[in-house]
Amino acid sequence: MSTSTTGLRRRRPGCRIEPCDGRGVSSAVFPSVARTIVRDDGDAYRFCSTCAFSQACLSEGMDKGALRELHVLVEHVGPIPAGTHIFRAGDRFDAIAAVRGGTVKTSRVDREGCEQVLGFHLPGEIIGLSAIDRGRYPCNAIALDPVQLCHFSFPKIALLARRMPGLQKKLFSLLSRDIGHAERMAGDHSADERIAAFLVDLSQRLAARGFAASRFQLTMPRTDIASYLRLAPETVSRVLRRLQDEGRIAVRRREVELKDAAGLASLAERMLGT
Amino acid sequence: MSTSTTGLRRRRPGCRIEPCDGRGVSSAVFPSVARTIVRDDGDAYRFCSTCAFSQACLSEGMDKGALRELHVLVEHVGPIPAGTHIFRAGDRFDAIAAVRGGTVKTSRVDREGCEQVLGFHLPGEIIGLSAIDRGRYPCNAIALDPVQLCHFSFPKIALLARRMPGLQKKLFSLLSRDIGHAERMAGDHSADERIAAFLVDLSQRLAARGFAASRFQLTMPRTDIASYLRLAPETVSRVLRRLQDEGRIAVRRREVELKDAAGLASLAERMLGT
DNA sequence: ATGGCGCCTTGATCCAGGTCAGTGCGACGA
DNA sequence: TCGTCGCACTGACCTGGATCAAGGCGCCAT
Repeated sequence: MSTSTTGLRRRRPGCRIEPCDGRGVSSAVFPSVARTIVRDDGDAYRFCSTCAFSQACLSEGMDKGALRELHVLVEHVGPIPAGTHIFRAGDRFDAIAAVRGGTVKTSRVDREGCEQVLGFHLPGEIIGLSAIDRGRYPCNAIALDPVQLCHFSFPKIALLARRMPGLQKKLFSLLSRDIGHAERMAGDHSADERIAAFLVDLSQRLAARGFAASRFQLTMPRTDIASYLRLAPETVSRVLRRLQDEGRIAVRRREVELKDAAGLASLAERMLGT
Repeated sequence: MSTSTTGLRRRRPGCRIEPCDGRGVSSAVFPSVARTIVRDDGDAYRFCSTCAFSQACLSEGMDKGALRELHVLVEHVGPIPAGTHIFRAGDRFDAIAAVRGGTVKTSRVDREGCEQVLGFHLPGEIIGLSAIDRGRYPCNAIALDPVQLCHFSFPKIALLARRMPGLQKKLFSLLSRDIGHAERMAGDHSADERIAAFLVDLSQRLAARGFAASRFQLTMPRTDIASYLRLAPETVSRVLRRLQDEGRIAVRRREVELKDAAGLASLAERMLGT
């Protein structure tokens, strides 16, 4: 065939979404695994232990005054109910935010209404950095469960970064890290590699924040995982099933247990790098 | 079937590469279109007109002294022959560089020797930003043709950025922009969309630097384009052929002419965004 | 308890693009 | 002028994962 009208069918028409109606609030808690990921040990006087910025500054031996200044410009927000937009594509960019509790999904919706999930952000991670360039958020950020945030005015934190080398370095690092993440997602990988990498990456990030690494709750529906990994939801189901049949994981609905972390890691290696 | 040994065949085994032998130097010049893209109007006393940094600083009304300081830390390098590694994955990160002339390809090579092209960098564009996070370059940078660079010591430019808000802002922006680029590459797009977007994007970037937008020379082989777009080289050939049959472009070897920029742009729109 | 509603899963089928196998063709050296 | 070498192109065929079409199965409201 190879007619001149080949291809160009809209990709993933199934991922069409309507304007968010705010539903989908989770209330049940799975026995033994908290449904909402919370790491909220900060308050008006102390940083959360996982805060990307406090680490940066403390490790650089910043003086107390500077640290206080950083802390002063933090604005605690939340809890934000599941399904709520934290920001929308096109909104004017004025602040970045650290997730303090819960999970935030960032996504882009193209003209045809097809949603592309860009990332899932756990406690301690930063959202909004990709908006710096254009001065507007290029994507939506949506709470997947009740979310708590620390807002940082970007002009203010950038100004403070001029006096705090550690903070400036941290900002550069965070931005640079996000480039690496997006480049890994852009790689050419099989469904198996993508799913294994997704599970291993989640597990490592949870572990880094002090959560259980081998048994956790997925806070997002299969459709979001599929969109994030550029797969069909059916493929996600099938691969998870196969990984389970192979004894590498146990999945039941949204609960996951990694049973062969080494095997998964070797599957994921091409994608995550060494 | 769906046996447990499904999938996981190495992807794109054809893209296996050997350690670069430095060959492939281009010498012939296509009539009417320069083969090597050069925009080298800077010297020891003036910035190149396309330099990302000089723009940032001038537009912010930086004082002459600060501008001179930035200029002082620039180190002009080159010409670097085609095929030469500018840096290698794993090298210690100490500097970023602005392309002054020629084209630089960045790529990752996985354990199996499969090369993944991450980007092509034209005059005025910056390479090395993704290395900030880990302190080592995560990818290779290779000259596709004779290349001239401006090196900037990263510690020094970061230090200077503390006193030059415009420079700091520019660095944040450049990093943020690269996130956006990588996210677009990671999207789920058809071969047609990818190729159209590649051509349109190249054309726009060339135009932004003062080169002809509708007729230009591809400085990279089809295999590199394919790897960059996550396609097989054969698919690149076929799609280019079809676009030509449809009257949207004219291609002959590495020379390209965009004949229906609007049509291409609409094909590319889902990928490049509005 | 029971019916409805989302999500998830499973099976059957399809197709865009990858893979394989040659065939041009321009550049360069002898 | 001819040979050779590497990239580019083309056709035939294959396959991973998408799509289509039903079911399950929690979870909630009545």
